[in-house]
Amino acid sequence: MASFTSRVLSVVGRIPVGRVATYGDVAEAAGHPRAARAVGNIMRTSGRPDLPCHRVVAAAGRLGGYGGNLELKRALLRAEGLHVTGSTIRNFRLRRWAFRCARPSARSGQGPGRPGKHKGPKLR
DNA sequence: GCATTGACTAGGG
DNA sequence: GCCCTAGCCAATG
Repeated sequence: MASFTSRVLSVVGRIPVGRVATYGDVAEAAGHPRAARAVGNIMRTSGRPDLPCHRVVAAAGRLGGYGGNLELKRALLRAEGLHVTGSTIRNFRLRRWAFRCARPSARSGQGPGRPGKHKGPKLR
């Protein structure tokens, strides 16, 4: 069983080109839907340029952060075909990628155009 | 092992 | 629609 860190890095590395995932989604895929914050820490500490960490964005389609090269992240997202205005992704809803849908065991239903389903009740 | 940090999230104003 | 506050989690010092 890989550690939480290894899982997070693995999930991020599986994000296809032209798709983006939220920290919460990655955290959930790693087994801790509430560890979105920890995910960000792992990315920062790991600092893996080989991973598409720029495809990991905050909730509501916000860019979140990217070390000190936030503009670089924005440029990369734009190059992927995303419409980024300021610090918000316009077509984020259409480009959001669901890790669970990428699993071979997971059945279809991955509508990249309708993430209306809330998978995390996120009780506070 | 404890305290702090940080690329977060949801809710309210 | 954006900004601020409170809360949660794992990693790091």
